[in-house]
Order: sequence, then C-alpha cells, then structure tokens
Amino acid sequence: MRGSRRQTIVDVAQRAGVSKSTAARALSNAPEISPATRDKVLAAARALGYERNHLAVGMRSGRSGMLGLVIPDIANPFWAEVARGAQDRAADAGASLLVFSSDWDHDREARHLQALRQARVEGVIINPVADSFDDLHRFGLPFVLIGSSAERFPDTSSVGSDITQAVRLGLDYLLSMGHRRPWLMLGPRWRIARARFLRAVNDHCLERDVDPASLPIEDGEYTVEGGHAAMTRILERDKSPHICVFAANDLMALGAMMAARDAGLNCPEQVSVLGFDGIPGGAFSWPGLTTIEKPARALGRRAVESLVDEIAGRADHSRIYLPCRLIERGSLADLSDAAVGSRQSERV
Amino acid sequence: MRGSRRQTIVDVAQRAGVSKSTAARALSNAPEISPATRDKVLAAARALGYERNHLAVGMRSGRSGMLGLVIPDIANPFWAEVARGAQDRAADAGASLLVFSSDWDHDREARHLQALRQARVEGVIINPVADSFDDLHRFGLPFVLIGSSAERFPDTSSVGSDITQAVRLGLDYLLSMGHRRPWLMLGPRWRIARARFLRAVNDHCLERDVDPASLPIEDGEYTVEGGHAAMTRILERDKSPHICVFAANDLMALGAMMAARDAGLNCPEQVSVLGFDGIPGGAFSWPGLTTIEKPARALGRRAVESLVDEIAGRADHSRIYLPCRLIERGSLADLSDAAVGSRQSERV
DNA sequence: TCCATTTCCGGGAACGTTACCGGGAAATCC
DNA sequence: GGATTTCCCGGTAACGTTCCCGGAAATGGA
Repeated sequence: MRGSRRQTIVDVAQRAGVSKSTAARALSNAPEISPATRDKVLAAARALGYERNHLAVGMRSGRSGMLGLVIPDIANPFWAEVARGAQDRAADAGASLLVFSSDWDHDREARHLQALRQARVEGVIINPVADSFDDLHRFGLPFVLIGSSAERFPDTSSVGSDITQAVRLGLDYLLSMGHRRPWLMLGPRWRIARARFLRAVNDHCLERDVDPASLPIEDGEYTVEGGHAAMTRILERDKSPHICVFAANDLMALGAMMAARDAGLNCPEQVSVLGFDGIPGGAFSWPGLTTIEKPARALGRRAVESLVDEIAGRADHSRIYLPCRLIERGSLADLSDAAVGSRQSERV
Repeated sequence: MRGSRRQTIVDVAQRAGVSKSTAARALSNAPEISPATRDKVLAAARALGYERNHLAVGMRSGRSGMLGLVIPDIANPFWAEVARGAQDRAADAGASLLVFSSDWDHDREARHLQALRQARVEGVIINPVADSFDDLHRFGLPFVLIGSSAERFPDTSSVGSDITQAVRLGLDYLLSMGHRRPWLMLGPRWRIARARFLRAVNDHCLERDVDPASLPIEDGEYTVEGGHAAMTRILERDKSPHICVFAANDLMALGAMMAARDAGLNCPEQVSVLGFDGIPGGAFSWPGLTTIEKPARALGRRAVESLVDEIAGRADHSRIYLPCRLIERGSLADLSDAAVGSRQSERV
C-alpha cells in the first residue's frame, strides 16, 4: 500500500456518488447538507482512509491551522513549560504549533518570523528580543506577546505573570518570616524585567510605609554564575549575622546559595534565599529553594487563547497577568518574633 | 498597509516584466535562467516585499518544508534539549518543526500522527509509545526513531545514545573509584530501556570477568519519588559502611540522594550515587550529582539529518548511537586503593 | 393548482505555486 | 550556409480544497 496514491476528496466523492462540493460540505460539517448524504460521504471517507490535505485547505481558505511560537530558548525549563501549555491548548483548538528559539538574537528572531510568515501561520506568540518593536509592527500578522516585555508595546494583547502580585507575595512573606531588610538581587540594567521588578518593589514599599531606598541592591547576570558572583559581593559588604536575599531569578538564587556555602555559611541558618521562577531544579538543591513560581504552563495556554481571539477579530488587546504562587521548601529561616519566641520557650 | 493584498509571484513577474514561470525559476534559483533576468526578478521581489507562499509550494511540489517531532514531553528537560537540537538543524535545512508531546499515551500519539499527516509534513522524528509498532508502519511517511526504543523496530533509521558505551563508562568509573559491587537502580520492568541497560551491564561484566548476578538490583519508577522509595528499600537491606548506587536515571539518582539524607547518611561519605541522563537539575543538588550525560542536543540534530536522508531516498536505515560523557561533580566517594593510601599517608 | 420559499446539490472558478512542453533566438558544428 | 544543438523563456495544466452561484427538487401557503 506504500506506493498507492493518496486519496483526495474527489475519490471520496466518487465512492459516495456525490460531487466534490457535496463531499467537501460533509467533511467540513457545513449546515446545508442532508444527514443521509453526510453519513454516506463520511463512510466513504473512512473506508478510503481519506485524510484532508491541510495545505490545500490553508491555501484556499486562508486558514492554515498553524500557529507560531517564538521564545528565547526551548531548552530553558521555563520556556519549555510555556511551550507545553501552548502546545496543549493549540491541539485542543485543532491547530499545530511551530516552535522557534531566538536565543535573544535579533537576526535569528527576524529569520524565524520570516519563516513563519512564509509558512502562512495564522498568528504568532512571541517573547520579543528587547527593542525589535518596529519589526513586530511591520510583521502584519496577529500576534500576542508573552512574558515580561508586554508593557512596552501598547495596543497589543499580552500574557504575562503578575510581577506586582509576585513581588508583594514575596516581600510580605519575607516580612512575615522576620526579614525586614532583604537584599534584592536583580538582573542587568538593560533588561526590561529588572525595571519592572524594581517598580513593583517600590510600589509595595510605599503601601507598607517602608522606604524603598532602604533595600540594598546587587546586580548580576541571570545565571548561576551571575548569582554566585553577586552573592560573593554581598557577603563582602554585609557582615550581619543573618543575610537575606530576594533573587529575581531562580538560577541566580541557586548561585547565591552555592556562594554562601563556598563562604562557609549555612543556609538557612545564616543565609536565607528566596527565588523567583519555579524551575524544577530548585527542588533538588539542599536545602530546597523556596521560591515564587510563575504559572508557565498556564501562560502558554492563555497566550494561545488570546491569539485565537485576536485571529478571530475579537481583538480586545487585553493584557493578562496571571498570579504567581509561593513554594516553601527550606532555604528561608523563620526569624519572626513568634518563631523566635517559641524557640526560646522551648529552651526554657 | 495592513489591508493591502499579499504580493504573489505574478505581481513580481509583472513588475519584472517577465512571465510567472520565469519569476518562479528565479525565485527557486533554477539553473535555466540568465543571470540578468534573475537579478531583475529578485530585485522586483525585494521591492515588493514578496514572500513565497509555502502552502502553495508544498501543494504543488509535494515538499511542505515541515518536519514533525513527537516526543513524550517537551517540558521534560531532556526532551527539550532534543527538541532544541532538532529545531536548530531543521532551521539550517530550511525546514520548520512541528512539535508534539505524547505523554506516553497511545491515543495522543495517534492523534498527533494524524495531525502531522494532515499537515503534510515530509517526515517525522518519533520516540514511540511502547508497542505502537503497527501504527508506525501504517503511517506511510518517512520516519526516524529517536531514543531508546530503536532496536525493537527493524529496518528503520534510528538515533539514540550509546547505552552500551555509557554503561561501560559508568561501571569502569565506579571500579576505578573502588566501587566493586554497586547497586543497580533500574526502572519498571515493562520499560524497554530497562532491559537494554541490564543487557549492557551483563555484556560488560562478562568482558571484565565479573559475575553479573553479583550486582544487586532494586527497581523503581523513573521519578524522584521512585528513586527515594527504591533507596529506602536498599538502605533497609544493605547495612554496609558504604553504599554505592548506579541509577538508570538522574531523577531517581536525586531521589536516592534525598533518601540517604533522610536516613541520616552523608553523601558521598557513606553513600555514593552515579546518575544517568545529565539533566541540568543535577548541578544544583548538594553534593552535585556525578552522572553520565546523554548527548541530547546532538541526538536531535542527528535525527534531523537522518530524516533528511530518509526523505531524499537515501534510506540506509542506519542506526546511530552517540557516545555519552561522564560529568564528575561530587556525589561519588573515591574508595580506590590509591586514594585511600594517599589519605593514610597524609595522616602519617 | 400555482407561485414562492426553502433545502440540497452540482458545476465551475478560484487560491499561488511548480512541472511540463514547446518554441524562438542565438550559438555551435560540419 | 544550413542543420543541429543549446539556452532561455512563455503558456498551460495541474496540485486539492473551498467558495460562489445557479438550478432542481421538495415544501409551504393561498
């Protein structure tokens, strides 16, 4: 059977004894057809093992049934989760997903966008490289932004995690654990996410009547090495008996924990670390990394939903911010009065 | 310009003053065209911002420029790396990749294969769910197997990691570190990978003149919890002063380390663990997980290369096994005579 | 019974590209 | 210089589907 020509809709029509128009109507369950002939056509299709040619459908109808996803790196666990969510949701909608990794590189991003346009995808979900604003507008296809760079682009739908809520969650948790003056370990100054994180911190400080300037800051790359280096600098400058760090990224947080251990300090006894992302690797460190988890999979799902709306013309240009979740694992000491009190009472 | 009709090849032809056949020849750089007219056409295409419609190309020529990738889970770090490699190589070949996750589920796999057929992909790279052998043969498209189930399918190209070499590497390393009788922590009996791992162990034992039956075995699920449970059982049965475990999977290995810690044992002082996979999370445990890394990204790349050959009719049905690599991090104690001797001499 | 309406179906034209065939002009050969 | 080849190029027919239009049959109401 390997060499036999592929069955087309005219084969189905012939076998069912109808015209190809009627066959097409039956196969795309259009309303203007009698149930009897519809069944006849469907039976013929099943008997022949007919499979609709999506290329031809896409060409004639303009709907290719394909969506594009352009993210920094599919091998990054966070983005892999996003891709998984998008993929699942796309499959539910009967669409396929073309996935591309940009590596934070303009040229790669541009090439991928061109490939997607040529493939005639119906829309694209993209986490754009920093300042490729113009390219996106020239793009001429429905698109939805995903991730942290949403707010730089007005009048476009976007899906991201709720940094404000996440930072509030984190700082309130730190306060409740008795850490009143945590170090903020942030990313490089040119990254958009940094400013957004910092703004959320400021807003929250004002709400809580705290002076934002009182929180010390240390910068580093968004990597384990960057976190290690930043933590080393912190330990040089801060000789407090207990040091608390709120890292803007789990990899940095893990690097910070390693740096503390290298300096002979124990976590969480002498050093407390709070991460941000929720990567799976955080569960394997010792102690496990307490962190704020971004809803990566849900992000991917919602992005597809927004994109489908956008394609359908229901372009509400909505900005969706999904809430984050605290995962307590053990990298944070409880220095609250309650905890200290109970410990003292135990000693008594 | 958003509403302007998309440019087609006839627009390009008109602007260049040639027929659309000639324009097509220029754009698909066919040989039978003079350099002068070719340049003219290309200039016109550039000026109009023409982009070739791949749907139409695929429909007419049969070459859609798309490849399929069906893996268990794109959110799994190992498979994400594979996907990344495949994606990069496909992009180099001018192809796009449709990625699907099967979740080790027959129905999902079947649905995805159908979607890929309907999308008219030129070929598929697949890590098939255990016994879906027949489905694959009925598939009627070029395909390449990736991962551990290769050898169950005769006469098909496959790309996988070299388990035999990996096991030899691991066991020889364990021997060199003085671990002569490691526990083997294997996956569930119904998994194909288990049998393959065990066979490699047997072969190597015969080479080294060791009785394979002398190596104790404990089974568990391929997860952190599975490894934890298996390790707990091992610790109940084995009261040796130092216990060594060779896990068939990094997640199990990490679970084993956690179980040892829960039992009050130190790694690597009292417990040595060797993993297998090379997932990024292994770098964050304490101590870092010493493991054998599978060349995930290269696997993806080679799979695409094999698939391209397969599609081109150069079907050599090659089986490719890529070598694995040892990553030393610290979860293994050196109990070799040399190490013990030097330690004793230090004491003197 | 007759006209109007609805229901259902067939015929043909697209969609944008490449494959194939044939032909004119230039180049080459004896 | 005529015959033959080579080199380019244009015209036309596909590829498989959906969309639009018109018409036949069935249905409804007076």
